[in-house]
Amino acid sequence: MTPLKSTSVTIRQVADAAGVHFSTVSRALNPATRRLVKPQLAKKVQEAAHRLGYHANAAASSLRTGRSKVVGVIVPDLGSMLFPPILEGIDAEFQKSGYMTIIGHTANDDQQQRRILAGLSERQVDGLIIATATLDEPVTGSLLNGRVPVVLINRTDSTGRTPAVLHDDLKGIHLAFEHLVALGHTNIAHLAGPSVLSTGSLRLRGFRLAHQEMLAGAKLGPVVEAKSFSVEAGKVACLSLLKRNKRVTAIVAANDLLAIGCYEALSELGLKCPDEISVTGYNNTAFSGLVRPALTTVNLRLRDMGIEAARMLAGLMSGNAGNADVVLRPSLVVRGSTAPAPTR
Amino acid sequence: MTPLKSTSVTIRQVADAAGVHFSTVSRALNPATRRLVKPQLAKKVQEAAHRLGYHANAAASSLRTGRSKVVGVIVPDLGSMLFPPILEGIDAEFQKSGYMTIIGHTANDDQQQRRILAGLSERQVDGLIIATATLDEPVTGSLLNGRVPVVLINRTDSTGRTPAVLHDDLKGIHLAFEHLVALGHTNIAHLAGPSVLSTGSLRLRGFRLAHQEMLAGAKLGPVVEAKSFSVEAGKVACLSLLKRNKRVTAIVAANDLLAIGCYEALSELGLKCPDEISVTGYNNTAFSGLVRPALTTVNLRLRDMGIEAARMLAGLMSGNAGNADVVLRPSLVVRGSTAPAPTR
DNA sequence: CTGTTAGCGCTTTCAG
DNA sequence: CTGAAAGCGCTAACAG
Repeated sequence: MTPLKSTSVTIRQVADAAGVHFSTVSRALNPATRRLVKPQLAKKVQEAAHRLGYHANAAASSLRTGRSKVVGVIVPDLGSMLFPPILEGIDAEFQKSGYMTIIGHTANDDQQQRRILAGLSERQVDGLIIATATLDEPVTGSLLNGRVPVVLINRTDSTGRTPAVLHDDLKGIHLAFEHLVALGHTNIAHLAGPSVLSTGSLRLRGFRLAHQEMLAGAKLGPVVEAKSFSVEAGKVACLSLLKRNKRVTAIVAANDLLAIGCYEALSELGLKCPDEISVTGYNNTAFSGLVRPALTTVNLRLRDMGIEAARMLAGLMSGNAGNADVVLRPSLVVRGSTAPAPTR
Repeated sequence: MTPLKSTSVTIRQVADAAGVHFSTVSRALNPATRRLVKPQLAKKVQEAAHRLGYHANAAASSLRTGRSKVVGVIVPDLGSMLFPPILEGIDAEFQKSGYMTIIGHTANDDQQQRRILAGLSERQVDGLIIATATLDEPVTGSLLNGRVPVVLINRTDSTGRTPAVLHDDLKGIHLAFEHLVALGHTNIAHLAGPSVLSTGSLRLRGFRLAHQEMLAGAKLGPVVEAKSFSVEAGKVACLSLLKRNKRVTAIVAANDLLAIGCYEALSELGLKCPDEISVTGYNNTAFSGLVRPALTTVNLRLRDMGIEAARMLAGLMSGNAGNADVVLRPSLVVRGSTAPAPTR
């Protein structure tokens, strides 16, 4: 009773053009059912479809099948330069299976995250990749009533119940620490990330373990926790760290932005990096080779993380169990921000 | 005949729970039609909906209304740090009207772009924001048969027929040039971007105009075109530029990545920036304050560009004409990469 | 103001 | 192998 848009060509028009019933067209056009139709006819239908410029109406097929061929991706923000490579990986992988992604930015705002989830839920996303997990709030439960498979990426929550694609943060910090120890540092501090994030908390643990293992005699180096993973918070934390710990010769920062914050703090205090104090970052984000001194940092396989998450989600969506995480191996990129410990 | 997912609650169940007809539920739940229903009943319906955890099935309503509440955004890549703020702006603005965005990365690949357009088209996007326009290939024509409104962002094509949100590139280059002239430079070169992009081509034109206007006596400074907007291409182009033009004391680069390429070239040639050669960038991307020397660059209102594009598209989707572009005003951010011309 | 009804375009069972 | 028919959940005439 309400013809809104007769603008686009439908399956029926293709059927007419090809002289077959429209359900034959449906079968011929869907790769999964094509084998049910005589090859000859199938070809004719495809030609007609092409000629008329037909392309499927996803809304209709979603409604019918209950699957949208869209997945949601939730990130805390895009500006940190951590997510672009991840998103490219996700997209690249999903393209193979015809999925597209809707990206939601939460800006670390819970309210916002709820709105985004609601929007994704209405749009019947077939799956969800979430990069905003926190330790204090388990992610699974409420989420879309468990209707939709979820994979966590980069961070995990405290339950560990939701399958995740992560890096081995203990290992990553170990690499950085080891590098500093090899350079002769014995007074190494940690500029930690927020402890409510698994990344922040694990890297701190990694620091403790590494210290214990490699600097067994010495007492644990000083640790200060930044309020957030940002340059500004890193600067503030680093200043307070150095004010109270004059003998520190190296700082292991929990991420690149915090490391840049260290640069700013050092320059404000008139300390030279790396001559007086070495700094390591984490993530190897795009700018880390461009800053001066170029940042020695832990490299993460960000794009691969996206690819793995997409694969894992694809698995879940097709019924896999999802009781294994993927843990990628980080590596160390040595650049100019680390140098031998100054002899005093 | 095929009950696939009775998992989610529908309008009918809400109707039963509230003791009304399902079409009343539809009206009560849709803000646009809510005024058609007695407030009391509307409330009851909303409560029932909430209680049952109802939320709309977008596929069904898309199918019915012909509108998906999804827009597509096409970007050349995410890694350049230019697009994250733009995307955030777009999302922030669209959130107000309940739209979500599907982002497609083309990686500057035409084939890929076509695939993305097809995917977006199937998904019945209500509009399109395109950041991949080139001068040599008009964007409008073929695009989704003109079924869907399009706005261009950051770059435009040669026809100028599609409404666009841009910055005044002539003005931006003028600012940079003016700054250099004020510092006493008279031998200013331009490291141009690809001439097939409107940004590359307009900034070159801006350079010529500024030169003509401010350095009327002197002959036009040397110009070299980089193969792409990338650090590597910038380095290559800058090396060739300086090899042939020993007297250059300042370089206006067409974007920040090219400027970083200049840094690398200069350091390879043993030239000091800014003491011997000043460099200006363009875009004020996130890293430009972090590199050393910190980059003097032209600041673009990237987030605002996203917001404006979203507004413009919203206008087009609701039937506006769209015969005006939005042109934002750039500004100059002076940092450490520019200094007075060396006296010889 | 509310109920009735038709149908958006597609997939999939069921018959032939 | 192909045609017929039903219906996914919703909106929007239309009739009361």
